[in-house]
This record gives sequence, structure tokens and C-alpha cells, in this order.
Amino acid sequence: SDRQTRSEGERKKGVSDQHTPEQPQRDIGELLQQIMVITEDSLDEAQARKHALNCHKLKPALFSILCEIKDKTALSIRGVAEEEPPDPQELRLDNMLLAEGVAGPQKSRAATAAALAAATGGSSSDESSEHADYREKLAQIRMIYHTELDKYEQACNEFTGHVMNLLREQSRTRPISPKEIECMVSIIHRKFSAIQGQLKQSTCEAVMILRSRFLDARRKRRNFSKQATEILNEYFYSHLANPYPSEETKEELAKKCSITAAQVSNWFGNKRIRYKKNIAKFQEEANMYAMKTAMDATSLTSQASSPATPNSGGYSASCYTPGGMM
DNA sequence: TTCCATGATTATGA
DNA sequence: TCATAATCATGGAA
Repeated sequence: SDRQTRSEGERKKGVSDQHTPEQPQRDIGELLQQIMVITEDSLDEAQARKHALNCHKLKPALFSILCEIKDKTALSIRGVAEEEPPDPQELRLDNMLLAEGVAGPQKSRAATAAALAAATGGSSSDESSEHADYREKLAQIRMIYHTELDKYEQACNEFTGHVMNLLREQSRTRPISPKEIECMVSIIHRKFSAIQGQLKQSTCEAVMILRSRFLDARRKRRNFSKQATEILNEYFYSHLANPYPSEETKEELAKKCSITAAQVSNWFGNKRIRYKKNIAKFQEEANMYAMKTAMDATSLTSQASSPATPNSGGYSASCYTPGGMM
């Protein structure tokens, strides 16, 4: 009611002083002053004042002036909604988050384990506990990522809503086209997606750190079983002339030893170089396996008069003379 | 704790 | 791409 009387008074004053040349300027000044202090008012007061402003007789004039100013200063939309091509860096982050199972649908335990096994080349049996640890940490990262993402999304929607309301409201007192509102919305979305980009970046970093820690853990060496070493040594010393098992043989040996083919390759690589470096040291071992294989062969021939295994090309420890070491 | 054995990784070359 | 050589890092016996 106070405001009503005030605005009525103002109206009366405006009518009575209509002929004074300075009056319109003073009125506009007051009007602007009122706009400036609007934020200091309570919501109700602001609503009432807004109403008063909307009903003010000078409002249409002010509106057209603002339109004119806008036209003259060419404050129209600059570069609106020019669809930027997707940032390759962001695409990479997205792909990585998807591959790691952080973004997108939740990966099953088996899928995560399989992905890890593929990455490490290790068997899954004795690493299941480490996998569980990895999965747990990954799930934590996933949870934080989604919580933060939701938070940003919500904040973005809220903020966009506020701005749209504000602009719609303001469009009654100053010229704002719907396109401009749209433009503002897209600016806000861009800003928020930049923040989300940072979130993706830091999530990727967290995953990389987790992964590298896990991969480091695989350096925790476990000696092969005695039986496995025996099988590998048997093959090595019975093929000293050419201790290079084919891929097929590696697979076969890997199966027998319950290790991977890559581990078989490692083993043979290490064995060849170490044997070559110090043949004398391995002589005893070589003799032992030669004897063992010979005994196996004789027992086989006496049993079924069949030759040795297809793989055994005869054991001649003296035949392997790599690099002219002997 | 030290030292050697051993599985894994990396750099290099053919 | 594979083999070699050097090296790393850990296991385990002494």
C-alpha cells in the first residue's frame, strides 16, 4: 500500500510537472535508481516494485529507447549457437572413461577382470584378490564421478532456469529476443560442460594412477611351481640344439605349467641368455635333465617300442653353441 | 641383512 | 616382430 501511494504520488507528480523540460530526465533518473536498488528489497517488495515499473507510464518510452540504443550499438547476438566440433581431447577422455567402465553402463565383475587379465597378461586364478581391490577402487572412482556429474548437471539446470526466468522477466522492461535467451543458455551450458571436462580429466588421471599402481603390483614376482620349472627345463635341455619353441609348443607348455604363453617366452628368453652366459654353471643341471629324458625314453621304448615325444629332437647339450660362446 | 635366483621389463638390433 | 642383453625388483635361503 505504501508503494501504491508512492507510485500514485509519482504519477500525480509526473502529470502535474509534465511541462517542465528537466522533468522527464529526472523521472528516468529516478526510474533507474529504483532499478538499481531493486536487489536490496525483499521478494514481495521487489514484486510490487516490478509491477509498479511495468505499469509506469514511461515504461513504453524507456523500452523503445532501449530498443533504439540496442539497434544503434548493434548489441545483437554475436556468434550464437555456432556448433563447435567435438573436442578430440574430450572425445579421448570419453572413450577412456567408457573403456574403463567409469562412464556408461556398469561393467560386470567378469568383464573388469577379463580386461585386467588382458592388460596384464596374467592368469586370473591367483590375482582375483588384487582384481577385487582394483574393482573396488574403480567403483569408488565411478561413484564419485557420477555424483559429481549429477551435481554439475543439477546445478547447470538450476542456473539455466534462473537465468531464463530472469531474462524473461527482464524482457518486459528491456528488449531481449528469445534467440538471445537461447544464446545465453548455450553459453551457460558450454561453461558447465567445460567444468565437466575438468571432472573427466581428473577422473581419467585417477584411473591411470590406479591402473599404474595395479600394473606395478604385477611385478610382485611369484616363482613358478617346481613342476612347471621341471617341465620347462626338460624341454629346454632336450632341445638345446634349438631351444626356440614354436608358438604352438609355447601354448602347450603354458597349459602344462598353468602359466601364460608370454611367461613361457620370458622363461625361455631368460634361460637361453643365462645358460649361454654360464654354461659351466648349468652343466650339472643339463646332465641331470639329459639323464632324466633318456630314462623316460628308454622306459617308453621298452614299453611300446615307440620313439620319444615328437618335440624331443634328441638332447645334445653340446649342440647349443650360441654366438660362438663355446 | 645380504646375496643369489628368477620372473618381468625395456632398449636395441636384425 | 622376435631374440638378445641389460636391468629391475622380488623371493627366499643362509
